[in-house]
Amino acid sequence: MEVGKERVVALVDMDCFYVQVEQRFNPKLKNKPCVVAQYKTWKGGGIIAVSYEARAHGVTRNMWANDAKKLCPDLQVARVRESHGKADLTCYREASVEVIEVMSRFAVIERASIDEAYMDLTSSVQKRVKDLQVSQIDQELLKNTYIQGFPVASELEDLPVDKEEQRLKGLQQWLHTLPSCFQPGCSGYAEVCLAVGAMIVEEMRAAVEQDTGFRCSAGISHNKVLAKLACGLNKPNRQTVLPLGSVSELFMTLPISKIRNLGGKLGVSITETLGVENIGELTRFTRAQLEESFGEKTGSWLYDLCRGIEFEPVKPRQLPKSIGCSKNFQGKSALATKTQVQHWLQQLALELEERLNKDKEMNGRVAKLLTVGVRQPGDKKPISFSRCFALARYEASKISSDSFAIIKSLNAAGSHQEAWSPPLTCLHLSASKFNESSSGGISSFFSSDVASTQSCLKPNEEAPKSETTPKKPSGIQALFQKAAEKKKRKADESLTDKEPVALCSSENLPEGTASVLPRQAAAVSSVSRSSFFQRKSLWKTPPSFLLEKPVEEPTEDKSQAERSPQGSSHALSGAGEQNRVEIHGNEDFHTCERCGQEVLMWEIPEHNDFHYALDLQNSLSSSSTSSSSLFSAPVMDTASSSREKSRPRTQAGPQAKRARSLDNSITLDSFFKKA
DNA sequence: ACGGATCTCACT
DNA sequence: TAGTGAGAT
Repeated sequence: MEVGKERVVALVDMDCFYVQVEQRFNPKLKNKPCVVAQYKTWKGGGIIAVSYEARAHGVTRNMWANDAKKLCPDLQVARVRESHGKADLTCYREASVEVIEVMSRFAVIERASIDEAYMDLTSSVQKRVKDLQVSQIDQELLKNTYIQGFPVASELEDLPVDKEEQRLKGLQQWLHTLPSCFQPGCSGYAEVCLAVGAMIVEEMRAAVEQDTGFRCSAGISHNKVLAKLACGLNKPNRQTVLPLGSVSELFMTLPISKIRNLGGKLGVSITETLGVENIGELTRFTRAQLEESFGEKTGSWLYDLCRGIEFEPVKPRQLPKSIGCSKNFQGKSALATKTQVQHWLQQLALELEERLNKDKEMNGRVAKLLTVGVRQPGDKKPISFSRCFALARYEASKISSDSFAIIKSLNAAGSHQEAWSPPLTCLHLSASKFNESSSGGISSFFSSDVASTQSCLKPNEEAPKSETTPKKPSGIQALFQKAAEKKKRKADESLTDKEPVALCSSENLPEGTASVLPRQAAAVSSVSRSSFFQRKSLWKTPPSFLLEKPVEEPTEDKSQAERSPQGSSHALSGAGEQNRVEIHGNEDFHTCERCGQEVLMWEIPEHNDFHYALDLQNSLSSSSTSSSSLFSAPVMDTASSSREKSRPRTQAGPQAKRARSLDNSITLDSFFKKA
């Protein structure tokens, strides 16, 4: 079996997403040169998204709206909403959720950013290929699909000038190269899989547009890097298949910086160190040479990558792992008094509180850590200083006062002065380290009466097999909201916590203070646990992928399969079917095609219910680590055991870690009262 | 005085 | 761990 062709991976990227959101909101903006800008007073505001019509005039991101107007006098400028005195991206996040919900009907997805998602289509494709006729791979089902590298240049005939004509010719040419029998392992099987993957993506993109009104582009290939690259080749509103066979020609002239993760310093250093410009030129070097220059992991990653091979798994995760907000204060507006600092911390905290509460309702989780960052003038880095503390409650005034306490020591003016110096040019608050919460989200969804209304739950309804996307009854929305409202009412019982728990060591605290008390965070979470168990009765099988285990194959040789720049895992990972390795030596397990987890046979129905509910509620995964999981059923064990194999296990379990860190905590409260 | 506001992940 | 740095959008 050829290497590097085991998976079918797609990347879907919304076209100028913020612009589309504004255009849907205000249809007069459709089909016009249009940008989204934030703020207005300084040069008309900074542009953060540009429609394709505007791009034709040379308008780009990071341009001032006033400057863009000079290039394109007809330019329509939509403004980012402002609340709490800062840009508020809420509506784009919400639109993103809509999109992700639709995409999740087709595959397990990894949210890569607000407007991008990866998906591993391997198992869906294999299933479809099983009883597939040649005739079922039809150009009519690939109407928006380009095949990179096709049509092949010919001396005899001229290429069509019309782009669509050329696309079609390339597609036809490629389809003719496909074999007529689809046996795994047969020559051309990998390409058949790509074709079927592209068909699925066509359907998915059509569904996204139908259900949300948003258009997107996509790349379909065998790994994330190639899928991402392919996606950019025919934008907007089109998709591109990148077969491995087309890689060498493409890479021959592709600048290194075009590859994901090589757009920065590493890319430059490759060019400088090896004197190469294009990614394909790296094939001239041995693995050992590359490892010598860039380290074992990165070197090895590059060696494979320049041949079109890469193994980073698509991680089943729809939710952000952190929720944060920040604001810059440039130049004269830099914060130079204590009052100003407190005021803006409060504004940021207010936004954060709102977003965290919403997150708790929707996703049934609570953040446990709050990080505060600041920047001072002259600093190159965007955040010149950051400290964190335990987040016990979602309460803006407390978040802001704790935040103030923890950055107080940066004020050279001293704590008695009203002045703050050096002034702050940026404030940043970010919440992370999520745990499942006992109320809200999934659990209360299921404890509510609507949940047991089985009539509208069709657990076994799978991703649409073909043609039109099955429109869910609109009642689902209502169902959703009803559940959400219930949650709201219940919400408060969850976090009745007590003291704040600082996670920083005492020397990090401002002006020698603070008593060190071991805190009850552990107790808090165990409370949540038991109450959760009391109400959650519907499932025996826990949603294992709440644990965020990457879809990885428990390979033998995992030790050398490590990581390289930006989380590119070199693990020989397979998705879907390849996960079906017997790691329990027990035939009672089945691999769920939605989440890749091992599920006990007799618990499959519940597991499917679970997926259905998750899709409904868009609360797929929570970012909690396995340590904090509420669940302890077999699937859970499977998850952790297979993960164990993929990592050199050394330290004590995360459980122990967390406990330890919380033990060393301090209360900011006591400190604050004095100060 | 402007690439703003958010993200994720690796390293130590 | 917590904190920093890099990379991306």
